[in-house]
Amino acid sequence: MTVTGQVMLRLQVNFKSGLPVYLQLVEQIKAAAASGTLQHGEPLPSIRPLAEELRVNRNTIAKAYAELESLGVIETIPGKGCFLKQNTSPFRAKVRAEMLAEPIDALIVQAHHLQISEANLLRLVKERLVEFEAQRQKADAKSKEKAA
Amino acid sequence: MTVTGQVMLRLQVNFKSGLPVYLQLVEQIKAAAASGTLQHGEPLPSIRPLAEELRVNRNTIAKAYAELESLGVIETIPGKGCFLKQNTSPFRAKVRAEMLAEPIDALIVQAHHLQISEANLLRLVKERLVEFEAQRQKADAKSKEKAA
DNA sequence: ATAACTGTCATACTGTCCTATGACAGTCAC
DNA sequence: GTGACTGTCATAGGACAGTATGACAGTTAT
Repeated sequence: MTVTGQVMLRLQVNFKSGLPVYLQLVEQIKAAAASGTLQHGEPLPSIRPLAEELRVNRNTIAKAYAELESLGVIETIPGKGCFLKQNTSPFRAKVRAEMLAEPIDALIVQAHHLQISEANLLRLVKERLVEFEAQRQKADAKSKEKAA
Repeated sequence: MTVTGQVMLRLQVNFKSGLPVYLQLVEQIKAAAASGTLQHGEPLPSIRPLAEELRVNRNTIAKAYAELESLGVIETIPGKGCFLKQNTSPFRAKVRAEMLAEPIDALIVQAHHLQISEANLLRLVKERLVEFEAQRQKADAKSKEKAA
């Protein structure tokens, strides 16, 4: 049984990608949280076994978890483990919206250079949104089934 | 007269930001191209004067321009200068759309962690799109006026 | 209390990224 | 051809990011 087996979490690292391993893990776990694959309160794989399974140093995992904690995504209790936090942002609604302006602009610029029209960009965003929604539905069903 | 004065291009670097200077310039020039502030065929500021104005090394500018050339955004003719290229992507439409999937997903994940609803995310994207469109209109008007 | 588990921290090594310097090569006006 | 401009390349130094090792501290079951 893999250490990631208990939760429907599939973590993998790509050493050839320029992106640092610990950031790859941060991205994957943030995505899992957003898609409902990881539900709040659920424990993350513990550092040492996960490090062994991924063939990575323990501190690389620790760094990923530390980063996630500073982002407010997980909560770590020394001696017990790391757990997914309830998703809450400490900022006011307006500030949160402003924080998205930069990444949105970056996306628009990239779409322009790929010659994707504005209409098509919007369509693609909508497509990905329904995809995420579907994943969340599936994940919620799974977690209910487990609770029963 | 500043070297960036001929075109309506305002370049600036922030040394405190973690982002390397040359990448800041890449981003700004890509954005200028996308918003029409820089029109295809227009020359970019030449390396040495721009370096002096921004108080950075010549090679930092050169690196930014080299990066832009490898991205296909500009064309550089040794001895003459660097010019904004016609915006064309070498890929087929389907591939180009697929290239946007990753950044779109990243945006959706970030929106989730900022507790921005899907509807609000879409609204924000639309808002930024009309903003870009307005800038392009303004830039086109300016370039027509100059041609006359 | 012991053992086996959890995460944490200080430290050091290593490679790479960023920037800077100086010499070089093409273009153009005179 | 000379001089002033364009971009290019090789090289080197300094800083930092990424990773690795080992010792440490809290939690839990036996």
